[in-house]
Amino acid sequence: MTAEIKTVARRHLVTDGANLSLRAVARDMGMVSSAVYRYFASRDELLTALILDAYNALGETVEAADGAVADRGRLRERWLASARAIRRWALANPAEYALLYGSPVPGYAAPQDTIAAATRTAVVLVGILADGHRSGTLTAPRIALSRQVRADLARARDAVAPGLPEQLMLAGMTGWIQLFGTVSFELFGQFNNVIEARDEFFDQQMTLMADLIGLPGGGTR
Amino acid sequence: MTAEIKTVARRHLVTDGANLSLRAVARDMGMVSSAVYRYFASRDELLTALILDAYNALGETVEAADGAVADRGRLRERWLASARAIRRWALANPAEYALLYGSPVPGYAAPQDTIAAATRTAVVLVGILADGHRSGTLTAPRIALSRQVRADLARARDAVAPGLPEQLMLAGMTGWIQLFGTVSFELFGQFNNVIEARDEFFDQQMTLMADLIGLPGGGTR
DNA sequence: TGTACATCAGTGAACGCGCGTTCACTGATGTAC
DNA sequence: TGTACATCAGTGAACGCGCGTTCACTGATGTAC
Repeated sequence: MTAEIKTVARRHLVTDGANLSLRAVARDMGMVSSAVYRYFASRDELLTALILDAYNALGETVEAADGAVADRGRLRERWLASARAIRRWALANPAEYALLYGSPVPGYAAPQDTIAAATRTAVVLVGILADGHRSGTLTAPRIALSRQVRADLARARDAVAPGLPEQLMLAGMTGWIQLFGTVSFELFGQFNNVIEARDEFFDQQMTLMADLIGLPGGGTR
Repeated sequence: MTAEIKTVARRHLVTDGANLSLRAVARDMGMVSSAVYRYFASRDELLTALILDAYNALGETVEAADGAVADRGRLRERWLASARAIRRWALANPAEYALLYGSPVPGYAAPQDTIAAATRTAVVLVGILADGHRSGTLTAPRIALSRQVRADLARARDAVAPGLPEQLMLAGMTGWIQLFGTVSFELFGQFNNVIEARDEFFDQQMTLMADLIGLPGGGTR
């Protein structure tokens, strides 16, 4: 069924990247290539399904990692657990990570459905900040914001965590960028011959961001 | 000659991404596909040449941007000018940027030559920190480092800016990651429907990093 | 000034391959009476 | 219990295309004598 096709396709992503071949997938399943069309209307539709699954798999992973921290007040712990979960997932599924966060696939336009799934991960991270703001343990850092940036942040904020100060939203985005920036650099080879202690380096970066955001619980502060 | 082939190939990168077709390039030049082999031994060699050129073009751009700041003591200005130059180049050459900093090309292994060219950009950034350290205007931030991370940083540092404290090296890498993380997010579509004021947002992020590094000259501090 | 030769950029045909997609079909399975 | 029919997953051939790479070649240009 469609699940098995996707499993095989995922395996092919590893070697072929985004130029995934429908025929190769069919071949691997011992099917004739036209048989795949009973389950997916086109190659693009298969690719979309894979992207959607990947966003959801990552989202679930992060939700689980954050949710596993019993004491919801331990914000820093939650942030670090989420960050580590993202990195772990990315290292375990590099091809799917590249599909989501790497170069855009030439000629492929993501349909609307994928966008909702894409936000799942960010929602978890913002949720941590929102909890901190609500309970008063997290105060917004002093950052001067331009009018336009403030408007962007407010719009993004309203969809996810109404009431959160724009400065916290900005700090959260900074952490979000640093998180995926570090993972992408590691996966896409920018750390080769430079950083060997990658687990420690990642934790180091995330701690620095936790400090910048002001998440309570850091010994360094 | 080979320069014209590369120019046409660069144009093709925009639409085809990394699955650049040698035949298509030849066609566009009004040549027969086999003629290209007089100039490049294989498709991979052409790709390598493009990557090398791109690293060098970016490197030159950044060197020029940093060098254009007459007062070498204005570290923050130099950092921001370099960062903006990188982003401007990336926006002007998105396909080449993706080739350098996006998902690895399936089946392509970068030869040794590209590695040297790749560091050019980082060298400029570290150079700014090194100048600040030498003149005493930049002091290392207080950051606790694990033994392994410190070793990685020391090794990277020794090749570029001997004597620079590991903490400054780390802060520099954090800024480096944030810089490319922000550009990649913008180019790879992660800001779609979220950040509209991209110039301002980028400057905002870079200012935040300049603060984190401790570059003198920030009004916010 | 004129001939003989070497160089070498570019040609054209071919090899062997892979691709996405369409379409009429087979043949097993399940359902209705 | 047995026949008739519908469903539908998967087949196989075909269309028209593109690809990287090899190889013997043409024919213009430049050089040597």
